[in-house]
Amino acid sequence: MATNRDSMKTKQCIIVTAMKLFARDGFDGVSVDLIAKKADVNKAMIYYYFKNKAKLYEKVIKTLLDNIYEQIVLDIKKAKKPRDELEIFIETFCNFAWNNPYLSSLMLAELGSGAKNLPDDMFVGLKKIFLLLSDILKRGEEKGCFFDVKPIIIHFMITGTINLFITTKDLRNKVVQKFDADVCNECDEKELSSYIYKKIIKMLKGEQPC
Amino acid sequence: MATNRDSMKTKQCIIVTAMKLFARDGFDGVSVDLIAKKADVNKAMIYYYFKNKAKLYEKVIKTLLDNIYEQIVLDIKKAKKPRDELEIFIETFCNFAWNNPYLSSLMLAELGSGAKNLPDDMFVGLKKIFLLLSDILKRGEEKGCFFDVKPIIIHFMITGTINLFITTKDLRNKVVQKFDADVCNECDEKELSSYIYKKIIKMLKGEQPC
DNA sequence: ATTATAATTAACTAAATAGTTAGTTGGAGA
DNA sequence: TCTCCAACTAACTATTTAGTTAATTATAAT
Repeated sequence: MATNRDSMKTKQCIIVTAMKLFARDGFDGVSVDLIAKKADVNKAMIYYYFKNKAKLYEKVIKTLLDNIYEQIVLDIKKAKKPRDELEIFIETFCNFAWNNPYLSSLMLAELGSGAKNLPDDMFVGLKKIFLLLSDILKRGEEKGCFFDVKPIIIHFMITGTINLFITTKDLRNKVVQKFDADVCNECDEKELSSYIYKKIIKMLKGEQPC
Repeated sequence: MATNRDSMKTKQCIIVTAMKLFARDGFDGVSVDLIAKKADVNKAMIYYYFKNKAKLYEKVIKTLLDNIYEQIVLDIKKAKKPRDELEIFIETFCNFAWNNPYLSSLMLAELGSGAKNLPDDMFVGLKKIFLLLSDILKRGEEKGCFFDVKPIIIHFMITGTINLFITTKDLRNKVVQKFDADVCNECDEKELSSYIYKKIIKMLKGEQPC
């Protein structure tokens, strides 16, 4: 029941509001006062539920990473061959990031700063997603259907490209208005993911099909 | 002559110090007091030379982007075919970013936040670098040696991957220590750029050689 | 109805912040 | 040697910041 005293609701509201603001302005660019104001919550509640600003930030990142990880794991079960797993990895990552654009900003901010805001044991979320892809690639290479794989570079090629494409939406609009460069402005998430998949497959093509 | 009163030296020192700090902690993560302290300069000098913090930040970004742009333009003259131009673009970008790691952090921070810290006419630097690559790709496609090119996506694949690889150096070290995942930890900039070049060429391969 | 406690609030602190100002200094040219 | 101005300084202001505290309210169980 949703009375005006609903701890789950309050907590969730803080997380969602903080996610939005952290994504837009970064950890240091947002004040706890602003988060409280936008979430329509007393500032002390943030300290009551999350202890401090850094812990709230961690919770925000962890929530996003856990969600996308679980979604990928769920979807990937449908696949049989490494090639299909790769397709689903790209599709699901792209789809999730497209519909949760805060993820891309936050991932780029974290990776760009060397994840210095994250405590030692928190990069587990990032690592788990990487290991998922790494495993697909490794099995594909063993089967001979992927060739000359450097997993971390392929990982950055896929996720970095998607993240950058999503975060630069407004920027690319500005470019296309002032100059008529082709910055793929009308591309939707389907087009983005299928293009990346097609290109990565071509790039990794080994001697065996799969 | 370098007396203790050398405006050029003071100015340059502020820029270099600010570059380092902004790259590490972002625009909002660094105080003007700290920049002044680390540069061993009176805080008022920063306002004297750069008017305010935002203008100093702009100057830092502009300096880096101008430098890398000029370096690429210079190196690319050696090339005759689009294929060689692409190789040099990747090599020079990678080499510059490797030796000026502040660039990667700052580029990711700016792109990740949609360049909101940059004034309207300042993303010209980013755009110029993109148009350089875009032009190479377009000419290659016209000649039939590149196939099915979406320039902005290829641009993010190349520069995004390089930037992420560079900024995650410490992070990848941490991963490799705790798990024995292959995160290309011993790779140097030559290996990185040649791998990316090789893969991008394979990915774009058209019917004609060039 | 009473109690216990989880949820909530307003008002506070101490430190840090961006930016200012009024005055000082060193040195190049007259 | 004097003058002038760019280069520099110390001390300041007003605001914002993360985080605290002590008191208050709603509600579920006894």
